[in-house]
Amino acid sequence: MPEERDPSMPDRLARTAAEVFGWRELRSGQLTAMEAVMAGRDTLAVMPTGAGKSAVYQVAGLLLPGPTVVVSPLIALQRDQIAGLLSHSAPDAVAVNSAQSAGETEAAWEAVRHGDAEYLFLSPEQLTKDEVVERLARAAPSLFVVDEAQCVAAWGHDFRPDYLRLAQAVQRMGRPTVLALTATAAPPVREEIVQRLSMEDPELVVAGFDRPNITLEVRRFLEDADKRRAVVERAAAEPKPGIVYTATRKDAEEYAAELAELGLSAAAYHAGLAAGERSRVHDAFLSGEADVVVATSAFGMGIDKEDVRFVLHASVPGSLDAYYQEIGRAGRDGDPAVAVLHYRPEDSGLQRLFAARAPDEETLGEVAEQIHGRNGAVALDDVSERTNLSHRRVTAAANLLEQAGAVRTDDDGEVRPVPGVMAEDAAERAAEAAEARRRQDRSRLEMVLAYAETTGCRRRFLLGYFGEPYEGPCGTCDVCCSPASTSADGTVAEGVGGTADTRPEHPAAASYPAGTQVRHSEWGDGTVMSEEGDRITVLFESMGYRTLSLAAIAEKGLLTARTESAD
DNA sequence: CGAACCCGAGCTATCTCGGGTTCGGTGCGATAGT
Repeated sequence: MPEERDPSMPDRLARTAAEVFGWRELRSGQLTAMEAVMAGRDTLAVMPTGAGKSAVYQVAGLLLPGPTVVVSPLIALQRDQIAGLLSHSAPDAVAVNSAQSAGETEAAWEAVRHGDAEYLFLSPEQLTKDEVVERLARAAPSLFVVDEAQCVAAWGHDFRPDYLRLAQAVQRMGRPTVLALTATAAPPVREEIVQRLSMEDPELVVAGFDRPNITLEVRRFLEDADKRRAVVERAAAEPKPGIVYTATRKDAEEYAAELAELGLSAAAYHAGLAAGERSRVHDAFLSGEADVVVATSAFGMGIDKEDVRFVLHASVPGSLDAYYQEIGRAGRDGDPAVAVLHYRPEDSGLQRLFAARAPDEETLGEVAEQIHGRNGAVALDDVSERTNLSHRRVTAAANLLEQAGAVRTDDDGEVRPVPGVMAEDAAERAAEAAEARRRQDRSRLEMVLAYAETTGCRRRFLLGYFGEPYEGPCGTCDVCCSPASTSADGTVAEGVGGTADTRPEHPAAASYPAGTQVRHSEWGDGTVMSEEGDRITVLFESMGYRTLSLAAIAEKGLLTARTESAD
């Protein structure tokens, strides 16, 4: 339903921001998102950390009538947010999670019920409990916020499948306005967030992605030993503080030990450490006591530190989404910082393995049988009990079955078979959906390798991946700065200069600028993400990212341009 | 997918190689035992 925008709204928002939170100015992205939310419009805001994403729901939530529900992935993050709110004269903020006592939780619900608490923080897992959803429905929230919304796409499929069931919970609590917030999301991730949260005609607010003060560099290695030495030397040489990301816990420990041996204040961080040790390292990094933290992907969310001078990757990450998120922790103060990816093709094997994780057909079959073998609806926890499969595996399987159109969730949160679909067909279709997901994950990994091997400006490549056209050269990546790209001495083996100078004439190239909607004879519809030399990279809806040679396209007539449909 | 580890074979080993096996990342919440 179309809504009228209140012309006095910007003033009201600005006044509240100033009076309650002490913010003298709102940025345009913040204001746009707030206004949309105030007008009852679902909103996806993609804004870099530090741009004040939280302010969007803090201010708007205050002016809207009911309480504001915030889904946050980490209990530690919930605590940080609550502490931040308490430091202002804003109304109370409370949390519901497993880390607090039953008494505290009960007090939190009471505060919500009496209107004493404006903000309620919880994890997506909480929303699988009927009691929680029912209490929320009674509280009639006006705004449902998904913070760190990239988790929906990154974690929802296997690791934390309850992230894919938020839409049902929203529906059951009376369908408040949905606001999704993230710092990093490429166009397909945005699309998935919107779809998975069942956001209706969402307002999309995207702030600029470029972080020009971060120098981009990739170093390529054949031997593992050479790569390890380079990582250690670099971490030792760069100004501190910094973060080194590794692919495994063992590597994190080993690198940290090596750096400590060199006399640096270095510590390892990963999910295998005791909670006390984790928070000790976390605090030491924030306080400046630790120079270098060597970590797995566990380290990052909630690290609010301005002066990080380098982020090194000792191995390739699984996607550029993850990579940009991780290097984005450098240089938030605007001063120069570096991001160096240490790349060895073999290292991608581990990420390829992670990308293959999905419920197997046996699990899918078992869960499908349980759901389809019942006349009515069944709760997922019952399925879990009957099959002896974990909550997580059952939920992941149910999500795939639902995605395949074989199962649906009804108003009380239970799942039931879609009439006319046999259990066997359901499992098969779900397995196909899982396979499509696998292809997509692998294609995302391919994009990381393409970034590592690009002969063009790295910033242009990265920003292109996030749907932001950038002409370049940036002058602050290793490609733009390498001697080969600036001096034509004739000895360039594979440099940019060579590619640019000898690029054959491809009249077709002009017809595929980034953003062009195309159709492939075999792979269906897609969007051109970037063009580089004699190749273009296309994001296909069914296949993920694919790089095509312009020569082959022209020769075989593989692609046709299509005009974007009405919506 | 690739690295690390174990184990047995091998012109007898305090060594070397190949084959087989195992392991690898993110957090919530509930539970068992103090």
